[in-house]
Amino acid sequence: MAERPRSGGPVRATAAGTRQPSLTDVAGVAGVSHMTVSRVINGTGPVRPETRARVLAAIEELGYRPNSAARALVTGRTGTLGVVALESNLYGPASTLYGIENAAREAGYAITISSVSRPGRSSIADAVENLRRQAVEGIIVIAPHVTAGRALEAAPADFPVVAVGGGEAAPVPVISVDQRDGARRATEHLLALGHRTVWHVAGPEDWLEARDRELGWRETLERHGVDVPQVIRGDWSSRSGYEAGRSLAKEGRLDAVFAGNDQMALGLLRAFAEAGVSVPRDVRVAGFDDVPEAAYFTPPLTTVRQDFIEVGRRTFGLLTQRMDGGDRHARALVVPELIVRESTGPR
Amino acid sequence: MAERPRSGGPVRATAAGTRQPSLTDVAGVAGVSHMTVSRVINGTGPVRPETRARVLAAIEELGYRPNSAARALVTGRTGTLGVVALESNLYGPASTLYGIENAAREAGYAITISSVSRPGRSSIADAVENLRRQAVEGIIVIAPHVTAGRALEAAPADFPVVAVGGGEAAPVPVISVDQRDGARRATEHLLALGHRTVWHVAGPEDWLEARDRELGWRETLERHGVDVPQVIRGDWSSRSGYEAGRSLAKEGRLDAVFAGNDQMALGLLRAFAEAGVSVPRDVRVAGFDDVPEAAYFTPPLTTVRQDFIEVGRRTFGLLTQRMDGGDRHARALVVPELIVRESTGPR
DNA sequence: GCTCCGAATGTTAACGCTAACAAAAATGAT
DNA sequence: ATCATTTTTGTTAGCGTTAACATTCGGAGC
Repeated sequence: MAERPRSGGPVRATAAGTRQPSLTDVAGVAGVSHMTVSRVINGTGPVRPETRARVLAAIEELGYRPNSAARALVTGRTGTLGVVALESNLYGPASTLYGIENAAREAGYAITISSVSRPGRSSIADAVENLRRQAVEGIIVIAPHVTAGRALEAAPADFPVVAVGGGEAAPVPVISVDQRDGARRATEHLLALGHRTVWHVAGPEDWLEARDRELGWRETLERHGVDVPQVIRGDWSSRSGYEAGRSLAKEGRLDAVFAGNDQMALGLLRAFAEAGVSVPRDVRVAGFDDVPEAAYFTPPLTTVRQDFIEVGRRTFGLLTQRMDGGDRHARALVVPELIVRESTGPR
Repeated sequence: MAERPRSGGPVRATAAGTRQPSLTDVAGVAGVSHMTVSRVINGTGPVRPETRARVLAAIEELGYRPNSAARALVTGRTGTLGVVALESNLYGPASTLYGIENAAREAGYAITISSVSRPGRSSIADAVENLRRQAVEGIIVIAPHVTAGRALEAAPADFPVVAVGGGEAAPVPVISVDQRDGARRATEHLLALGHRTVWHVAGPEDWLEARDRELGWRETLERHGVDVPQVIRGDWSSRSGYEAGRSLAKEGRLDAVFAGNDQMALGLLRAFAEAGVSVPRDVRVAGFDDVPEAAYFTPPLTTVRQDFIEVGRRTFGLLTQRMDGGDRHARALVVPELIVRESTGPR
């Protein structure tokens, strides 16, 4: 075949106002048909090595970049997954997000996030709808919240959605850390130190994680036949832990305290320090999450570590399974680990 | 026009294997042309109210959802922005991400993130390329790192890229918090309390924020004509702050310490507590960031607060400006605020 | 030399949407 | 009523890609 003359020298790569080069442009420069270029790019079908080289040179010369919209239109695949995340800096959700992004990127998927400032049935449904409009191939809902779990009940059956920590009942695959088990470990650890009982500063009632941790704590106390004190309700913030600590100190109820997360544990430590109550001498404290700072609290905090990278990986795995037609009722449980530090140390 | 008979009752919305309904399907059900449906959806061109109602009903009935790929193909707009983020739980970058997502969503843009585990020239370039392949309309690089700043030098001139904290020299618009000013405020605050000098535990040398904070600290000391002690190098972690604190306590160099972030300040507090050094009596400590926990450290930490929501908003604003052909050399500076707490309180 | 076959390449037709223009219907002015 | 507008709707083409099928090319086998 006679090589066609190049149509007028190199085009300025992607200068403003110039349209991006297309397959056809590349084909023109390489002197082949656009299909051959497509084959070179996707590795579909056989191409003679010299032809391939010519095509690659043309791609390079023009700075060609495939048009993902056109590709998506014809293949029906966008290579994008959606994540509904709670807009918060809480250590857990943020870490989960990174874990997911990690796993997805390795598998060649892009991640689009749609964050939700206030968890709620409709806001989550909106976020899901929003993502579906962007033609994601599957959606992960980071749903630590009760309402999120409920929102998932309305999840479309014909579209792959999975949840992280989204409650037992949700009709979608769910990945969670075994919060109850973590709480059990912390509580048993405290009981084993000889305490009469263990107080609990719980997270907000409408968080599933808070419920499960409270449940694990309660069960453990009951199983050991000790008194179950009134739960103290916090909101995950250090402030709420601080207030809980103040009232505990004031009433002189000083056994052991299991806080629903590390931030609240920090507040407890602060309140006890102010009240002249020594940790671990007068009261022992444990938290949940193992934030990176926990080892440097005063005193260093005993806490329950969750492996969020693992959670992300499992989540992505379950989503791809579901996308391939897997079961809607799959479950994955990640087991947490107790990290013992000075806040529950010897007296 | 005679209304065409509906083509066989409601289609199962999006049952597996059934293709999604298209504009033409909706048009068939509503008895209009596909263009009329398009006009209803996009609000372009006039449509009689009754026609509109009929179309909306058909959309509802079929569960129609516009195909974003087809739309992007013809309009050349994807409605998506890319964010290159450092894969880390550091409070600042994570908060910035949420700030950006917020602003973008309000303006109707979706956000695709591409995270980078290790900042580096090539990894950032890869992430940018990765996002461009997904046809984002603009890219935000959260680039607190020196190498990130350098990677930006190679940013394409014909494509809108902006950076958050990306260094002065970058040939892209940059939004940053005035780190030098924040460091100056903290340092002056400490000097005003009568200290002979102020030590500084800096972040990693290859972080721009660490450099700027160090610079602000140094300048302030020099301006006040006091001795500039050897800077102590940390890595943002509480551990590194702890080690810095131990060596300071051991050498008995106890004036005031300005830590490059709150985590390191926490490590300092921990080390001082262990060494029996009282804060603020024996030494005063200030941090940077105002993480939510800072108010509950022992003692509560004086620190410099950055408004990340504002940073996100400004970043998005600068990106849209740039997308409309704005200047490559635009700059935006967000001013931080000193929060005084007990760690620099009266003795 | 001719046929046949696989390898390599080309041609055509969608994918679902919007832009641009064309036509029809409704409205108003005369 | 009649024509000029204006409003409303319809028709056609094309965005850049891949799927499906068609064609050409180079030998191998006879």
